[in-house]
Amino acid sequence: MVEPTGHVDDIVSAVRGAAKRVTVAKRTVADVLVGATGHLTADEITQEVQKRQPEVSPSTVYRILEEFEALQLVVHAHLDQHAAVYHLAGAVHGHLTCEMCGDTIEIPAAHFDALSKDLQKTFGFLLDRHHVAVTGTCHDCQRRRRSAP
Amino acid sequence: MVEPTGHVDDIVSAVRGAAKRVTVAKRTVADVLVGATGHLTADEITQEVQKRQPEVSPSTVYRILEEFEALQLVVHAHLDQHAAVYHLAGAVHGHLTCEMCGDTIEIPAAHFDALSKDLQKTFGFLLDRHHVAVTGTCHDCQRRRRSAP
DNA sequence: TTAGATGCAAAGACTTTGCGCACTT
DNA sequence: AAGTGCGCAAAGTCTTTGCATCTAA
Repeated sequence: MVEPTGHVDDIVSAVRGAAKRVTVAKRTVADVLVGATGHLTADEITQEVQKRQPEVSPSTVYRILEEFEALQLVVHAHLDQHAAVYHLAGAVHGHLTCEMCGDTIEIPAAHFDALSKDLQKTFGFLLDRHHVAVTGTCHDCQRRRRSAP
Repeated sequence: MVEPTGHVDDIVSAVRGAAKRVTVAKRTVADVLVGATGHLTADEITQEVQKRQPEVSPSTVYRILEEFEALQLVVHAHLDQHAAVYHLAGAVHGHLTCEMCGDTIEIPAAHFDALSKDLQKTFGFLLDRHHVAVTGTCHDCQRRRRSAP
């Protein structure tokens, strides 16, 4: 099952448009991001990239992710874990991480509309809806906690 | 201007209640946290502690913060920066970090009530209101961006 | 051709851990 | 007296950087 390359082409165009060079490493990182269902840590991206292009080094992956972020192609968030996670901009928006099982679910930005409006009104703060990442307890773990205290 | 020690005593009690030992280092960390107006990084806490007790080492501060967290006396959050920040549990709740100037403002938990209810209803997710930390652009930087693009 | 991109290795920032001595209880 | 907690130093993670080489344009 091959991923559609349309999004990869978009990324390539954006890179070219920014007068940056299009390299194999960049193409591969783009491909991994497009193929990913959710968010990935830099390390996960590196491993996936190296399955296809073993010579690509972790530092290159970091540099590419940094470039993609500057071009607003990619967004990253600090979940409650140590490592940051990355995903394509516009793909998904909010992260809910469970403190008990560590699982993260992703939710549409719409859920932050009211909060966003409130923060703007009350504090003049413009919420970056790509970055919202909150922690708590997921449904399953709430049940688990009740049954086994 | 000396800080009231009531909260410090509370912390000391909790430590004792957990059959842990009350040490000078713990007392000093507690004092720093009580005296702090907002959140502090582990490094800031260490520096403040060392002003009063120069022999206390950073690793001890980390160990104490870990213990205080386990006792639910302290809460930490990962802002958009690298280092985690700590503050007393129950003191403050939400963090809004500006991506442009790096400043963080703290807001009452009440602002997350609606979001909290929505997440519970829609995803069965119980928001941990101590951990909410979002990023965006603060009021001043929004104005600055408009005037100097 | 030539400036930007890469690989490698080393450094950096933040945090954790191992060990023997000190201090709380 | 007994054993937790501490300081020190070293190790561990995740990320960034320096430099010589390679390569896309």
